[in-house]
Amino acid sequence: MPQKLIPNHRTINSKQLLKKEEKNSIIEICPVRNVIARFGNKWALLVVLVISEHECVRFNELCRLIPDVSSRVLSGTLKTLEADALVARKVYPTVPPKVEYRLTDIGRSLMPLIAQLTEWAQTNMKTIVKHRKAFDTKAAKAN
Amino acid sequence: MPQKLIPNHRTINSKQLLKKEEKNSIIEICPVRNVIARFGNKWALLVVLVISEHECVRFNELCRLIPDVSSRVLSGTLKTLEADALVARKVYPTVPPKVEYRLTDIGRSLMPLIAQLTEWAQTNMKTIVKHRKAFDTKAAKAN
DNA sequence: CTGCATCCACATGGATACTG
DNA sequence: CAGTATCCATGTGGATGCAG
Repeated sequence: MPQKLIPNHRTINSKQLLKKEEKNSIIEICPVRNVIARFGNKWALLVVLVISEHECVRFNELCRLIPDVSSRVLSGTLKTLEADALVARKVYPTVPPKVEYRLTDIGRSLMPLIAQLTEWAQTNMKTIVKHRKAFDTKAAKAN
Repeated sequence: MPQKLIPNHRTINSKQLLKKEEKNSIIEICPVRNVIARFGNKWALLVVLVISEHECVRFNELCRLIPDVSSRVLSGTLKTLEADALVARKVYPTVPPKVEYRLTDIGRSLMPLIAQLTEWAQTNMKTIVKHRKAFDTKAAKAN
């Protein structure tokens, strides 16, 4: 059971106790949210997966492998991934420059979890989408 | 191995082939991204977890249990969660109104995955945060 | 080739006030 | 009690152009 997701929110009884500066303190400390937030961004998960399939990828390869990402965003995604030690960046000081990205150990350790999420998503996706559609039309009718 | 994350991007060679209307088509189809995107939002995961701990929660309870979420955002989060069939909403037509939220089966089936993510996050968080800090200061020095 | 700078559009979240 | 309405601040992502 995940007890530490909200490390100490149980000890706080009322939001009145929270001062402005303390806002977000609870959620910022939470490790899981912190990690999940990384994959909430549009491309991070996809980038990790694509890299994992190639063992070692160059920047432009990623650009091509992920059709509709701009280089600016891809660059940013890679930087946060690198900052988080999930991918390693290796620069060859040649002309023209060559940069390789590969997963770190910690990045690779994430793969089984992604695989499970994938599996869960695939088995439940149809139900979810169907339900979502029904829900939307019902809401539209109510309006 | 998660093969379906990018269902058919391998069959597309160049982004030049993509017309405007086809943009995002690849990623929208992707079930995992679709699911993960739900937890990318700031509160969804937390809400699911809190509900899972209580078997049945009322709106204002959630407001109190999650200290710094506004009712507007909480309401929206619950609505998408309900649309996705992850939580069920039960209204008692009393005065004043009473509404209960609980996890659906499909919502509960997600819990083990969240638990694993939690575990992974907790074991790797320290490393990640440390690396992130080092990375940031190094970047700051370069500037 | 790799990526940053700039500018812009839009979605998300937050604060406050109000209703059935 | 359980939300909705309104307005606003911010951040994230996209397009384009340029630089080392």
